Amino acid sequence: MLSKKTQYAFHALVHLAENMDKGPILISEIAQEKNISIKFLENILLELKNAGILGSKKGKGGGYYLLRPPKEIALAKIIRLLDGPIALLPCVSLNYYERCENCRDEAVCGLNEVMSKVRDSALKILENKTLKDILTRNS
Amino acid sequence: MLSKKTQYAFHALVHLAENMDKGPILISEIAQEKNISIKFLENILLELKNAGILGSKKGKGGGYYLLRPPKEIALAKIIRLLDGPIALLPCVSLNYYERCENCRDEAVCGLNEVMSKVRDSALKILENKTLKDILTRNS
DNA sequence: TTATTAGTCTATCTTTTTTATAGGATTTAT
DNA sequence: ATAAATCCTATAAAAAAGATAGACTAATAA
Repeated sequence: MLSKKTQYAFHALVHLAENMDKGPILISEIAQEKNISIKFLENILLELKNAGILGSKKGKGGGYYLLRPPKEIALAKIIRLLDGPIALLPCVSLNYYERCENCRDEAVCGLNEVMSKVRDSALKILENKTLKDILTRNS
Repeated sequence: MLSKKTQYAFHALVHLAENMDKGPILISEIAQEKNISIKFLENILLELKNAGILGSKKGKGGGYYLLRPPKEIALAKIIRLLDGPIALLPCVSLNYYERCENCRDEAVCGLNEVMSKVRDSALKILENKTLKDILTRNS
């Protein structure tokens, strides 16, 4: 399951996308709108900023905003950033690969094969669906 | 990612499947063979037994054994038993459904829609692939 | 230039989950 | 009887997730 962190990130990004025309949006506004602890959300938005997904402005009139159009922000990117691997096993992760301990030979490991397929089928969706696809109203 | 518990369960089940002809197999044998803490494995095998996947026999000559042929044990069943939901969000889980808190209307929720697709694509594989598919040698 | 506003950064705390261990109870074969 | 094995429950230890705190920096406006 996705962590709260990732779920909150999606909600926040949706709010930012739906209010792109209004300039920088306050953390506090998003927190209130989406029922998220403001301090927790602060950390999440910072991470998104440091990853180059959001921009920010300090001081009065400041806040957060999307750096790219929603249709260019793939869901997979957000999940990987905040939750880590999408794959079900470390040995089939593309971005967070780790060797299996209890596995003699990955090339012949049946689990490895099946889980690679699961990963691919998930990525096919998550790499192609974007923020735009999860908005309620169109923008 | 799948928990160690589930990963160990797969390894143990594979060992049991590959040694079906040898009668009940000792926990200690599996633990040694697969490098799993024996006490931890004990709990896992017990859960598998209580779920009707394994049978057991106590006392001398005892141990664990599969109750059904490997091809009848779907990977999804093992994952759900030991790890819980396969879905990425509670609101799209078939077996562990929970309503989203921060969600106004599931029917129009874009995330819900995408994550349902991810779930379906994963289940299509995990419900159909079985223990037989992850064995190294044929049996 | 000062006060205010709002994000930045890092540390810490709390809670939950995961992983692992302990040890007595029970069953079975010999 | 006794030895061998699983059964069962409790608990401990470690890691991860979730949440909070507070001092710091930058931007704006008066």
